[in-house]
Amino acid sequence: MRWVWPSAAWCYPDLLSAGVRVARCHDIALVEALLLGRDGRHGETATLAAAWARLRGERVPRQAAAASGAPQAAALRVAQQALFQPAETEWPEGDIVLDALAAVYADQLVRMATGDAPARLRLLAAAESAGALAAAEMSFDGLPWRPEVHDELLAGLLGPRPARGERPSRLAGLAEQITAAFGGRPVNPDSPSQLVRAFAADGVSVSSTRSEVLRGIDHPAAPLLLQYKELARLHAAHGWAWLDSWVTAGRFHPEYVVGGVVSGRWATNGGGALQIPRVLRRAVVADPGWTLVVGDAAQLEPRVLAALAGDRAFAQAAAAGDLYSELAGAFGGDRGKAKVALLSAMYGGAGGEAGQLLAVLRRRFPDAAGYVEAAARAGEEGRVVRSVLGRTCPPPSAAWRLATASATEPGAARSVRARGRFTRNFVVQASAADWALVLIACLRPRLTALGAPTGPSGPGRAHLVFFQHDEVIVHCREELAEPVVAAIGSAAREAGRLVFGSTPVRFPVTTAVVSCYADAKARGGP
DNA sequence: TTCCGTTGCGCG
DNA sequence: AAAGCGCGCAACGGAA
Repeated sequence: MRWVWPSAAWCYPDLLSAGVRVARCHDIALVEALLLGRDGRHGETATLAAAWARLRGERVPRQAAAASGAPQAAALRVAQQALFQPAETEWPEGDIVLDALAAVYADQLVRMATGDAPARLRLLAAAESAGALAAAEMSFDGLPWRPEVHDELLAGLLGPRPARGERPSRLAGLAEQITAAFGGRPVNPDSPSQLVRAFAADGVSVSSTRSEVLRGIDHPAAPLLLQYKELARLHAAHGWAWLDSWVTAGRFHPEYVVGGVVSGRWATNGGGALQIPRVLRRAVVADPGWTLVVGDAAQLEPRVLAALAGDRAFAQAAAAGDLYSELAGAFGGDRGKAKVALLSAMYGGAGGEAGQLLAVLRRRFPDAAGYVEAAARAGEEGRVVRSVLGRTCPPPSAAWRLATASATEPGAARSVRARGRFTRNFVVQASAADWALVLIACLRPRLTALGAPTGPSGPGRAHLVFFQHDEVIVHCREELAEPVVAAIGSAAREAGRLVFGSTPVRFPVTTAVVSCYADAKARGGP
């Protein structure tokens, strides 16, 4: 039993406000996007209205402008309203909407059955739809956020909250010092071009004002600027204005965009939920009597590569605890070298000693190296590649084809290599996103099944409050912490089975039960 | 005035 | 230590 609807992003928030929770759904818009992508038609509108028009050979309604903030076409809004009007009112378009839903749904089932691996694509469609439910629920429930902790952190770093539009005292002081360091010439530290000119006037030539560039130059303004930039960024991106806009009643309510990244990762539409500075994790605190269970998939992408490639030696290493340590033997016992080799293989880097390490990787783990290199070659030749569950990368643009058609075209080789790096990384990143999405889909019903004193959908329930690529946070009553930890582990194992079948590769999730997000184990190995 | 490309940095 | 991939967001500054 599942709901079939035009878009969870549009239909579900109103239901949540009305106290209704949905277990499963089929999200027409998200599945349409997957199917269009599968057929090399990434740019086309994926709404119910567009799919319905295509099905009947009619003109496809224009896509709403992305910048307008409205993610759906107006036609779909009409459809959605009609679908959810109370039954006793007249809804003249209702039959049409239901006809469209039924017809497009049936068509999508047929199209899903026609690919190379229909079962995998159906799994991807189900997981994407479940992700849309989780995203709407997380936006609705919100991430526990203590504004007073946030304010104290800001005040400690920047000085007390300034009047609107004013620089905080710490930034104002640094700006004065920077001006003094340039011999009293006024310079706006927020303006890269002014800074480049100011450095030039002092005989220091800089290519840009990036932090890494500033770290390498000898000028009294450089260390001041490094401090200024770090604090100014915090103030601009996650300062008091952010707090006012995004945190209400002790909850941060971000807007997730499921499938917002070509690789299948989520994006955000506001609030920057996927870019929260680590220092602000101190403000994420469980309610009294509650706790946060923070789960982090350890070394997810190299493990995904091991499972994808079916490289026996590599998969054997990924069956144990620390993947890089297991691989270190092949690199003279140096864990760091193993990590560099893996990251270079997945990202396409070859600078420094990476080239040598890649050669070692190729010799010792030929199937793993061969997998990403085949993906890179496909991209360089203008072909598309797919994730393990069948999410497809976009084809090259017309501009790319033009620029790479002739070897004499300046930059042709550079464009070719860039697309190779993109497709090389896509197969890994997108397959990791597949796994994480299935993890979420498996975890939701497990959390519901844990129940609560007030019932499974009542205020005492364990619920997801955060999802960031390979990391989840569940907010639950303290007594549910252990069952939640077990649920995350069990969901991870099921995700591994569903996505990769029988493989020796394990996908361990490290969990931390904490009252404050900042106290969860720092990501990244030793 | 608004719009848009660039720069720079936060996260994975 | 940095690098290779994927993003969102804010500020700047020139164009329209």
